[in-house]
Amino acid sequence: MPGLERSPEIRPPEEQTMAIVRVAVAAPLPELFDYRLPAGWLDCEIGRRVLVPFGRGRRLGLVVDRQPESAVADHRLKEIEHCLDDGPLLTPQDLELLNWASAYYHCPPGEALFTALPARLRRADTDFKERRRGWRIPIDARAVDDGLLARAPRQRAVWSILQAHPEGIDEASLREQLGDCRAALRSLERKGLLEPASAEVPLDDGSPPSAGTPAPLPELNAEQQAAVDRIDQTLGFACFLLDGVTGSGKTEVYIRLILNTLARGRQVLVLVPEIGLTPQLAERFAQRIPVERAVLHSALAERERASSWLRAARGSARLVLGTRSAVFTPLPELGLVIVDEEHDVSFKQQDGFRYSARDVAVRRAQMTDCPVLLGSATPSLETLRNAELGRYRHLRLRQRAGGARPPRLLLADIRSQPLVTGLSHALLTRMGEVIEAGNQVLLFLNRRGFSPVLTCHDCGWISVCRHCDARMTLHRGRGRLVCHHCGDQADLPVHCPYCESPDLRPLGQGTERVEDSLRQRFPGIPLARIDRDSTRRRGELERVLTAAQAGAYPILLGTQMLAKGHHLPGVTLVGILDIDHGLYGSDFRAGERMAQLLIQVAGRAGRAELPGTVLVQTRHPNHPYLQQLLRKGYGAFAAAALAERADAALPPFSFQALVRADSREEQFALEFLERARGHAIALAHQGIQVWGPAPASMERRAGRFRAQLLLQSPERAPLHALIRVLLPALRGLSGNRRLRWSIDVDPLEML
DNA sequence: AGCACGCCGACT
DNA sequence: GTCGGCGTGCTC
Repeated sequence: MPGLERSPEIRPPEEQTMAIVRVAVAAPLPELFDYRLPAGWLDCEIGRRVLVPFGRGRRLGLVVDRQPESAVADHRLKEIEHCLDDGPLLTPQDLELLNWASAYYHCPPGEALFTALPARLRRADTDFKERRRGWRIPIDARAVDDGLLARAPRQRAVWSILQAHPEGIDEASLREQLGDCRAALRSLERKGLLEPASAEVPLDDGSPPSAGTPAPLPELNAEQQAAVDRIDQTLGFACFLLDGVTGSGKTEVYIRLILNTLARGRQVLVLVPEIGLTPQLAERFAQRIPVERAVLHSALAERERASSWLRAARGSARLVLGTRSAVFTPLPELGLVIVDEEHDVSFKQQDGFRYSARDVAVRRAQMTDCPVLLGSATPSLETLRNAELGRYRHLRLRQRAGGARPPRLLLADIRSQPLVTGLSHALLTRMGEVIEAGNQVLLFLNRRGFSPVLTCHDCGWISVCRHCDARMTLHRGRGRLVCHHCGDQADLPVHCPYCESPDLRPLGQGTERVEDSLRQRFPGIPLARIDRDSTRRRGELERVLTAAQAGAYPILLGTQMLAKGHHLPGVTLVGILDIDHGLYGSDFRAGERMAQLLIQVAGRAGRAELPGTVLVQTRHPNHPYLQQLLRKGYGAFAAAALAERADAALPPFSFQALVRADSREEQFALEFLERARGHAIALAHQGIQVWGPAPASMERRAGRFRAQLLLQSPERAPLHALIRVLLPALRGLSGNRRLRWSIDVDPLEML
C-alpha cells in the first residue's frame, strides 16, 4: 500500500520500530520464531494467523508478539509470506491465557495454541469462507422474462431469489428460505435457466439456534436462592464450589446465574464432561434461555465446530456450552464460567497438551476478573481442599428438590456366598421384588464384554494379548477375543492354542454375560444393556436412556455410561456388582473415584414417593471408605480421605509432575528415565522428591514398554522451576528417536 | 513434527 | 559399484 506509506520522521515510534513479528509455529517446538514484516506492510497484528516459510517448506503460524528487533542475526530472518483471515483470530487476552497454560503445563507454545483452535482453522488452506454447492443464472438467461414461469410458483420463487444474487447462492440458504426446492431447481436447470455454481459463504454464518421462549422461572428453595445471591453479588473474580447432592437443583442455579449474567450484557461459558451430558444440558438451556447459543464438543462436524467457535469469538453467541477444549474459546465479553461435574476426569486432557480444563477455567476467570462456579455432588479432593483453605467459597445444596429422600445404601457381604454370574442371592431376591412391584432395577458393572478372560481348563492357558501385558476379553456376541487396551482382536479359538483341549472356559463376568444370565433368570422381562458395545451407533445411547426413563425396561444393566446424566425416577433398586476394584486400586486416587462413581450411580435412582435402595456387593464390608460413605455420606468420606492424603503428603497436600516415557524396546524407556532421574536430582532443591523410575503397572501396552518418573513437591513454585530447567536437559539427552516421552503436570492417572 | 544430510549393508 | 536403512541436527 504505497499510498499509505509515511515517511519515517512522522511515523509513530512503535509503528516504525515493530518490524519483527514473533510467531508460534504449528510444530511441537519449545521456542518462538522471529520473522520480518515484508517491505510495505504496515502491520501484522497479534493474534493473526500467518503463513511462514519454515525449513524447506511453509507452515501455519500465529503472531504472538511484535518487537523492534530480533536476537537472531538479520541474514537468517525470513519474511512473513501471507497474512490469513480478515483480522486477528485471538485477542491479546486469549493469548495471555494460552500462554499461561502452555507455560504451566510445559507444552510448546505452537502446540498449545493450535490444539486450542478448532481443527478447521488449524489448516492453512482455510479462510473464513467455505465453498458450498450452489446455483446461479447463466449470463445468457438473465434477461429471460419470468412470465415463462407463471404456472410454476416454486420455480418462480427460486428464480426471483437467484435474480437478486447474480453471483450465485448456495443451496442450503435457498432451502432455508424456500424449504425443499430440489424439484424446482432441477426443472430450472433442464430449461437452461440455471447452472451449478459454487458459492462462498462465511464460515461463521451457521444459522444460530433459535432462541427459546422464556418459561416462567420456577421458585428456588432457600439454599438455591442463597447460592444465586452470593454469586450474583460478586462482580470480580471469585471461585465458588457448588456442592449439591444429586437432585438438589444445581442446574436451576446455573440457569438463574446465566440469565442474570446475560442480562448484564456479558457472555457465559459452561463446561461439561466429555460424554453424554452435552445434548441434555443443551436442550434444557434451549428451552429456558432465549439467547444465541453455541455448542462445542468433539462429536460435532469440523465446520460446525468452527462456526460455533467464530460466533463465540465475534460475540454473537452469548452462551457457549462445550467440553474440555471449549475452555479456550475466545469470548470477548465473558462474565461467568461454570464447570459442571468438576470432579470428572475427562476435564484433563490425557495426551499432547495435557491441560486440566477445570483448572484453566479458574485461571481464566481470574484473568477475566469474573466469577467461576464449580458444580458437583461429589467434588474432587483438590477442590474441597481449596474450599477448606478459603480460596474457593463453599456453597452447599443439601435438600433434594421436591423433598425427595436420598437413596438408602446397603452393603451385601458376598464373602463365601454362592453367586450367579456375579449376582448374590440377596440382590436377586430384591430384584424380583422390585420387578414384581412394577419398578425398575439398575445394575452397575464396570466391565464390558462377556468375560474378562478365557482359559483352558486342562492346561491353564489364558487369553493374553500379543501387544499388551493384559488379558483379552471374550466378546461372545461378536465371537471374538478383544484387547481393551490396544483394540487387537482375534477369532474365538475352538481348541486351546497350547494343548489343543476343547475345554475352554470363560472366567469372571462382564455386562454381556450378566445380561445372558438375567434373561434366563427373568424370562420375558425387557432388559436394556448400556455399554460402549451396545450403544455404538450414534444417538443410540440417547434413545435407550429416554426409553428407560419412560419405564420401558424393568432391568437396566450397564457400565460407567449409566453413571451420568439421565435421572431414572422409576428405579428403586441400584445394584453395584463389583466395587472392590476401587478399594484396592494401584492408583492413590482409586478410592476417590470409587466413591464418586458410587454416589453418582446411586443418584440416578428414586423420587419423592419412591426412595431408592443401593445395594453394594463387596468382599470388604468393613473397609473404612465404604463405611464412611454408607454411614455419613460423601462429605465425611472426603474428609477422611483428605486426612489420609495429608498423612501421606499426597495431592492436594503436595504437587506432582510425571515424566512418562515409552519405547518399543524393553529397556529404553527405563534407561531414559534413569538418566532423567539423575538430572532431576542434580537440579532439584527445596524438598523436591524424585520417585522412580518405575515401569507402568501394565508395562507393555500396544507393543510399547512404558515407565514413569514422579516428581513431587510440597510447593508448586520449586517444582515448576525444576521442570523449567529439566526439560531442556531432557531434550538434550542424546535420546533415542524411537523413544517417546512427555511431561504431565498435575497428573490424574498414574500408570 | 518434518525433512535433509550422512554413513554402513544387500542388491539390480 | 548403487539403493536405502535410520541416527543426528535444524527449522527464525
